[in-house]
Amino acid sequence: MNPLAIPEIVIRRLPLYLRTLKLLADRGLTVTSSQEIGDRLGITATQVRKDLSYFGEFGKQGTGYEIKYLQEQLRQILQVDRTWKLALIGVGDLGRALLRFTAFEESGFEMAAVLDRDGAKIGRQVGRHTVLDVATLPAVIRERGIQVAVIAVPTRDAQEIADALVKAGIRAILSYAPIQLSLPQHIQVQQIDPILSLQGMTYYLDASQL
Amino acid sequence: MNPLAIPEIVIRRLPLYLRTLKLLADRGLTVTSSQEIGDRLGITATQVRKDLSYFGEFGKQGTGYEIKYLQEQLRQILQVDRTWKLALIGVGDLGRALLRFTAFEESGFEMAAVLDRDGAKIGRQVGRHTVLDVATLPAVIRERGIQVAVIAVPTRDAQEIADALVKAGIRAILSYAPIQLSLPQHIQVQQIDPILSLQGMTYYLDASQL
DNA sequence: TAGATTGTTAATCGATTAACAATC
DNA sequence: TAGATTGTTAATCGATTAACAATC
Repeated sequence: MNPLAIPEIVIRRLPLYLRTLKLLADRGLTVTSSQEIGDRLGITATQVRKDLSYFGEFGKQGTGYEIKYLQEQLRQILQVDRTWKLALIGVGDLGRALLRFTAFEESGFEMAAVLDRDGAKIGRQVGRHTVLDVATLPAVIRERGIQVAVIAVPTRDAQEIADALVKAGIRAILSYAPIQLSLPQHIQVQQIDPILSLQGMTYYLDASQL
Repeated sequence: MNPLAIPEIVIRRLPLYLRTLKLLADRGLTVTSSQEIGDRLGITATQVRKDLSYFGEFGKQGTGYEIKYLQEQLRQILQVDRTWKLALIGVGDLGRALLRFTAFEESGFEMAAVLDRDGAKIGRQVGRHTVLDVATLPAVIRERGIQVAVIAVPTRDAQEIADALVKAGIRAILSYAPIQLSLPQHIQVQQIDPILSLQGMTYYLDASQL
């Protein structure tokens, strides 16, 4: 099957399956079912099976799925069965918090460069990283083989940094700036904006219960 | 129209419209069109108009939308035309980064309490906040009229904190813990997990270009 | 008036799910 | 064998979009 034919919404659920499988594995389970995965994610068992069926047959009738095997398969599909190198742009509070966030390394995302534009920060040590000058971005990305960038700069600088990243050959950007970045179609962009999340919840809150 | 009948996917787009309108307003524009909004978000103009039509008629034929007016209307619909009080649980690096993140206050989300369970942190001043004991959660939430909680504690404590929040009457939770929280149906939950975002992007990256 | 753009309908498209044969 | 659960088909459901009358 042509991979381009797989709906994006299916791709977005695969990481959720992986996360659920990790939880089950951490609890010592070795086998699970589409029912159990679905229950934990609030979706139907049929949907879990249908999603997986785009990529192959991973289960056994009557038994379910061997957790370790399904994890391996999903990691291969998502291409997270290898290490990806990240560059972090911006070493403010958020940047520092991200540097201490161990989940990146645990999931195969290696922080391979840390950059800032502030002269007072450049050259400083932050954890095991030396802060590099953002002006050297293209060389750093090339020399260190970086594939994914994490933007943690002030909002006003985010678009400029994003443009520079694309120019330097980056094709996937995770941005913490609360603005809509305008970038070429072929660039993968994910934005993390807690305001959007909050605004999506308040709609459903009962104002009378304030 | 029964508000319950409005698709959730529509509700999730309204904050994006608000964010786009803010961008346009910041650039000094006073009027826009469904075309312009859609272009900036990568969706069709028809979808923008259809989404808005669930709630009323906000534009003028031939002219488009008065930006300020549409912002007001969307804020009312999303119930962000008022101030919501947040409690932040967890004052690690991430918590501190969130405390300096001005976008919350700018969008009407007031950080009204900051709590931690670490005795070394309780009583300390962080910015303009005194760190409170998480054991006093129910009283703090009641006394300060807090409606939404932000979880920024270590992963292993997240579920326990979430349970305590629900018990204390919180009905909306924004969690930065990279796990699936298991909570009652009626609780609004949004999770921010950069690993999910990254794993969704690597699928689309061309491995040959590493 | 001519041009532009809205709001809405109906058609289309795509995602979800019910049902079930296959089989462990 | 009986029970459980997969993988898949076809039906259903719901979201998107093309088209266009209305009108500024």
